[in-house]
Amino acid sequence: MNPEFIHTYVSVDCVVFGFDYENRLNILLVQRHVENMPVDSQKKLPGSLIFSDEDVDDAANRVMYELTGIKKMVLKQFKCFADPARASNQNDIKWMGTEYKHNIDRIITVAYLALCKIDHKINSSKYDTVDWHPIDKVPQLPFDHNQIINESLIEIRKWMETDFSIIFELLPKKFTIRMLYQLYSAVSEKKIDIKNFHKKISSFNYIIQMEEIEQNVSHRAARYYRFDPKIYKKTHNKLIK
Amino acid sequence: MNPEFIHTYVSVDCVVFGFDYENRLNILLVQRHVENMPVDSQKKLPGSLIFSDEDVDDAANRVMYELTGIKKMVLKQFKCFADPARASNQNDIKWMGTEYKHNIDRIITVAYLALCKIDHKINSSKYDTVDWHPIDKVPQLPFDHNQIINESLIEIRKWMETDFSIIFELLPKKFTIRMLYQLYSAVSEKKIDIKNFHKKISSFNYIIQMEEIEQNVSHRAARYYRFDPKIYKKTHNKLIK
DNA sequence: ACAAAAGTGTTTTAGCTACACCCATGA
DNA sequence: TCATGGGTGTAGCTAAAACACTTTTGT
Repeated sequence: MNPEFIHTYVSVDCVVFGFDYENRLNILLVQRHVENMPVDSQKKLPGSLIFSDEDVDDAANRVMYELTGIKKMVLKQFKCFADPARASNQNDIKWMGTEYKHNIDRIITVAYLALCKIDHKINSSKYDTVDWHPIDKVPQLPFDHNQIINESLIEIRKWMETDFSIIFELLPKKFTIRMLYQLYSAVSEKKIDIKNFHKKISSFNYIIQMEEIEQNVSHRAARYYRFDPKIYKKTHNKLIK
Repeated sequence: MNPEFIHTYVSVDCVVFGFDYENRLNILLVQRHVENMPVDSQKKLPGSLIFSDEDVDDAANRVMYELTGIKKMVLKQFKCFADPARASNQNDIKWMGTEYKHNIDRIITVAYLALCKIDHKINSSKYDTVDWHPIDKVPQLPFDHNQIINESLIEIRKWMETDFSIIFELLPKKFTIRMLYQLYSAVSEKKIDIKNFHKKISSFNYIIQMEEIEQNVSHRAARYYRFDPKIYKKTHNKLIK
């Protein structure tokens, strides 16, 4: 055996996006337990080592199921993080020791994007604390998790540009065009005129007008729409460039 | 230690693209040596296990240097392949044994795209045989290398769409607009009218007209152009969608 | 003269932008 | 009646598509 080659553990980490009622992107963080550390600083991205007979995609799906109780989530691998120093912090090494019962010196991780409707019930079998955090209020996290989140933002933007339909994974089943607009603006950071956005969106055949309209708003009530994935797939528009 | 977690080797594999004089995309394959196997079936993607103190990007750069002698190549990580069965073929296990002097049962790999001018001199310090293969004539390869190549094609297309300038990595310093058109067509598989393509390309300020024109062609000689990366960066056009 | 491709110009089409206008609702 | 946002219509601009036309060179 050649000792200079890496022989390591591999994990997956998931950046789970949600869109809250104040029009902010949020991500899911979980609590980790390390002795003698203030609770505040112990948030992390949900993740896990992968099993010896497991593919990374399967591991990511398992992490999402253990995290939320949801079986089929929209997931996308986006980058492998393998800086040799990414797991060299003493607290991180200590935590890996208690979590995985082993002395681990190096670990590489494969990062995934995941999308979740923020009103979906989170039913975690693994974590006692799972919380949404607005993207601009994410605390300092262990390992390179802050860097992973930063890069995930660029990635979700690209993803939406290549496949507009993923945006509906973050919205409720029925939504107003204003909600869609706010979400689009939060992700793409492009400024589009909302009137033109409205016109464009409502011209798409896969955006279905519903009977229902908003209640108790102090202005003209907006109509609800829904997304029809079948019609979208048939004509898979490139969309809103 | 929990034996159910993966503890594995990690490699990088590079899909190196070139564009030949018959307007075909090519990729670089190397020869591997396995006892009792016909030479023909022993091509593979260039790659290597990563070292214990090495990041994956560094490993990919090292592989490219050992492969070509070129220090700075345009490289892009695109996917981690980790199917538990990807290294279960007996020949592959045997080869890993002789190459890395170790019994390896599982290995995950991080795949990279690389771009190379096909007329660049290949000066490999590691491989005795390094050859270009037209993309539609790639033989059956070990591991999941054929699958990696298939996915790399989708990836290079996306890459060109998000950053048009990478196309010039595959062309000589001076090129005709026809050459650029042929390459663009080979990658994107979109059909654009060459006249309009010509007009559009020559309108870009980062495409610089040269004095020189083609010699000895049996029709009107085309002008040579060159790409100016500085001007491109200043105005980084989104480009040809 | 002809073939073949370079290179330019012109017309049409489609999509985006800006903005005006009317509608519905609560306060 | 006013403020706020929903929703529609239209005119103008610009980029892209279609295609005709001229130029250059070798045979």
